[in-house]
Amino acid sequence: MIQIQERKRQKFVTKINSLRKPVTNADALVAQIRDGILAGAMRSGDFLGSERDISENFNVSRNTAREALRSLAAMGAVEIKVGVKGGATIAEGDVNAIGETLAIQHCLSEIPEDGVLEIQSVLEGLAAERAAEYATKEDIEKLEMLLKEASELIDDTVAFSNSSLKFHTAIAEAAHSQALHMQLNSLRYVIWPPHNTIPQPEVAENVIRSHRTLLDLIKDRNGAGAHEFMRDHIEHIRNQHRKIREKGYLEDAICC
Amino acid sequence: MIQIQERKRQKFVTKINSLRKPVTNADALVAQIRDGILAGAMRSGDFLGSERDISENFNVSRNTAREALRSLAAMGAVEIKVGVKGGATIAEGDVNAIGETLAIQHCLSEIPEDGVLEIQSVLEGLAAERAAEYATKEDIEKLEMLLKEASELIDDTVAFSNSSLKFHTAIAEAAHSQALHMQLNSLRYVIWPPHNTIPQPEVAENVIRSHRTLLDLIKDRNGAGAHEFMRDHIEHIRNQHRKIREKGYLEDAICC
DNA sequence: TTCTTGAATTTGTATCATAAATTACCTTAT
DNA sequence: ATAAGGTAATTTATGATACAAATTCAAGAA
Repeated sequence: MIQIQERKRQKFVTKINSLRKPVTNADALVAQIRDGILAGAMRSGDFLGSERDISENFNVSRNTAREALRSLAAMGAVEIKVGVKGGATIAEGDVNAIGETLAIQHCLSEIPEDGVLEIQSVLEGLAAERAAEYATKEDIEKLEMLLKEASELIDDTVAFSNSSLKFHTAIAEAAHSQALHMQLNSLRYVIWPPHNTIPQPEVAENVIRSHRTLLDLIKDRNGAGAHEFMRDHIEHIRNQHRKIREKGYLEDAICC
Repeated sequence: MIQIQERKRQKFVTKINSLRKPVTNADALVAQIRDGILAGAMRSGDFLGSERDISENFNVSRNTAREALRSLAAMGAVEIKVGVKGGATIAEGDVNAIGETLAIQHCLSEIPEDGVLEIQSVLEGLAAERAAEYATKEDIEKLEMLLKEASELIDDTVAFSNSSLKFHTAIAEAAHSQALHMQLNSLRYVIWPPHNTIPQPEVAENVIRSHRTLLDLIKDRNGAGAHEFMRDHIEHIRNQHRKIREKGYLEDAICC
C-alpha cells in the first residue's frame, strides 16, 4: 500500500513543483510518488500496488492512475509488471534512464555540439584519470578485450565505431564513479550518432594506436598522463567536428 | 497530421530501442514520435493534432494515445494544450526538463554525492572560466544584483541559500554554453537540497566574500583565475560534505 | 469599439468491458 | 514423491462511451 507522510525535503519539492502546473489529478499523483522518492520515503523495490489499488487509494479512476504510472515509468521511477503478482514497484536506478530524455532535449534545444564536446573533453579526461587510479584487473582486461575486438573490426566501419564507443564507456566504468558514468552516458547519446562512420581503415588504425597509448597510461597508473592524453584525444575529435561545421566536409574522417 | 517517413538515424534509434521493450502500442507510438524528433523530422512547434487525430492516425484508442502523450510529456518532448486549438505540439527545449528525472535517478541509484561534487567542481570551474571570457554587461549586472541581494538576506538562511544558488546558476548562464548550463542545472538538483542551510551569519559573510572575489575575477576577464577560484570554492564545499559523512556533523557549516 | 455570452473543440476523468500475459495452484501420470 | 501439464485467478493493455472542465473564437449587445 502507499503511505507518504515524510516530507523531509518539502521545500525543495515545492520549488520543483512551482516550475510546473500541478493541476491535473494525474500530475498530483506523479508529484506525490516522485516526492516520496526524493524524500527517501520510497526506495527501489517498494511495491506500490496494482493500478486498481492505487486508483482506490487516491480516489481517482484507473485511467488516471495509469497515466500517472506512465509518466513515472518514462522518468524511470517505477517498473510495471503484468500478471498475478504484478503492479508497480519503485524502479532500480539506471544510468541509461536519462539518456533518451537528454538526447531529446538536446535535439529540441539545438544545443551547439561544440559545447557538448567541450564538456565531454573535460569529463572524459577526468574519467581517464580516475580510471588510471581505480581501475581493477577486470577493468583492464575488459579494455584489452575491447581494443582487441576493435582491431579485428577495422574494416567494418559501423562495428568498429560501436566497439570504439564501448571502449570509452568502459573507461568511464573503470573510473568507478557512478555520477561520472551517468553524465558521460547521457552526453554520448548526443554526439556520437550522426557521425559514427569512419571512411578509411587508416583512420581506424590511428584510433587503435591512440586507445592503445591511453590504455597503457592507465595500466601504468599514470593519472595525469591519461587525463592529458584523453583530453587531447577528445579535443582532436572536437576540432574535426568544427571543421565539418565550417567547411561542410572533412578530409580526415572522424573517429572515436 | 503526423507523418514520419524519414529515418536518417535509424541505426542509433534501433540501438536505443534495443534497450527497451517496444511491446505495447503506447510504447510503439512513443518510439515513433521520439524517433521523429531524434531524426530531425519533427521540430519544436510542430503540431501533432488532437488526441482524437492521433488515435485515429495510429489506429489506437484515445486511451492509448493519451498514455503515449503522457510519456512524451514526462520526457519534455511534447506540450499539451486544452481547448479549441489545443492538442499536442513538439515542445521547446528546456534546460530544466531533465533535472527532475536526473534527481530521481540519483536518488534511486544512491550515487555517492562526493562523485557528483567532483563533477560539479570541474564543470563549475569551466563555467567560471567561460563566464570570464564571454559574460556580457547584462550578465555582470545580474551577478552584481544577486550578490547585493544575498548580502541583504544574510540573516535569512533559506533565502540566502536560494539567492546563493541563483548566483551559481547565473555564472553558468554567463558562460553562454547551453550544454554546460543544462548539465549543471541537473546536477544542482542532486546536491543542494539536503544541505542548503547556513547556521551562522559569519559563514554567510564568507560566502559573500568568495562570490565577490569570483565576480571580480570574471569582471577582470581573468579566465584562469576564475576557473581556479571556483574549483577551490566547490572543493571547499566538497570537503565539508566529506566531513559531514565522516563525523556525522559539521562545525563550520556548509555554504554555497 | 469593447465587452459579454455562448457554441464548438479538446483535454481530464470516470466507468465498463474484453484480451493477453503471468502467476499460483491443482491434477495427473510415472 | 516428483515432475509435467493444465486451469483458474490476477493484473495489465486496450478499447469504447460518457460527461465535466477548460479554452478559443465569433457573434451579438452596449
